[in-house]
Amino acid sequence: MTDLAQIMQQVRDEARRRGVRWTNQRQIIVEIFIATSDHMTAEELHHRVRAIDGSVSAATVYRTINLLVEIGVAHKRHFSSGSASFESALTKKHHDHLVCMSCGEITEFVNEPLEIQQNEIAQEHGFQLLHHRMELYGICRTCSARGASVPASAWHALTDR
Amino acid sequence: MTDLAQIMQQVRDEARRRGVRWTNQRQIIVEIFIATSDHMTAEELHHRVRAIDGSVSAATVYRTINLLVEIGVAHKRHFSSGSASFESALTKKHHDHLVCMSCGEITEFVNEPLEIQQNEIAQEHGFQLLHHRMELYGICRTCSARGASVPASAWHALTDR
DNA sequence: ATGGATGCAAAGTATTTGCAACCTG
DNA sequence: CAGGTTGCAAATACTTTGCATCCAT
Repeated sequence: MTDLAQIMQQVRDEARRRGVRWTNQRQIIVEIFIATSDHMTAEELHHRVRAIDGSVSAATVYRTINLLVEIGVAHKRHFSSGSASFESALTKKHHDHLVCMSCGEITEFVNEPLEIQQNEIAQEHGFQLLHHRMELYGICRTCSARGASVPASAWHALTDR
Repeated sequence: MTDLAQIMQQVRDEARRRGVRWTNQRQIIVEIFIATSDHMTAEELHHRVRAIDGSVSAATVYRTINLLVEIGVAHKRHFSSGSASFESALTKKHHDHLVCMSCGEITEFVNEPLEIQQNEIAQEHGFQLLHHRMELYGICRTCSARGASVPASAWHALTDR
């Protein structure tokens, strides 16, 4: 969990190295994005950015977040909803996700045996593994206790994407 | 790998049980869908259906495929491209995917230790596991041999969704 | 000053939906 | 014949793009 200012510096440097200009909009967008540890959609990010500078357009947020993904600072994911989720790649290390189909909460986890097993599978198939995605869907402890079940609507939404 | 006619019967029965009517369009769509072992997008399915009955609309294909997902006959997935992929849930059993980031080929695999490990992870988190998604991204044997690398464009596309 | 960046609106995708006509049960 | 289903077009949801203007370097 590196210091935020340091990460910002790192991002700016990488951007400059690519001849990408550092605008005010980008400063705000990246700052908010980096500072937020949660997953967030482009629309949510735009919303937060607007609270600081109401003139920033959604297009710029999309362009910037895509830039961040490109330079490896952000990860893009599709969970259940229609829109993509982004999360900082620098402030946290690799992890996978547990998604509660009742309350929608996303829990992160790291499991070494799983990682090892994945490498083995890739090897078996002569595959050079570069990246993976693992998402477990179910009912979290709290919701189970509540006796909650999966909302019919959520089942398809979550089974999908 | 059950007999196709038998599966069709099964689907029709389940549909009838839900008071869903069995139209000509549905017969064609479901038949093609069930008979195809590959992953396919709604658009691809529509295309194949049109070859048999040119009057079937995309809307009907979407409505029908969604119905199939609802009654558990189809699985919906998002790999890399913008559109969702569907595959029959009846003609094949559970498996995960290896996606080649160079040629785009999708290889299916089943790995028991992986399944077991997943259950353990869910248990550790008090999670009632209902479903999961696991996708391994990398370079397949053939592409490796060719000395192929990941097209810059594919990296983001595939890392994403 | 110069070429990348921005905001806006328009264009794109992928998918869903309202509606009148139509067909299944 | 009643109510689910269809095709069509229009509507949505999310994201990207063209363009004139603006601004970081």
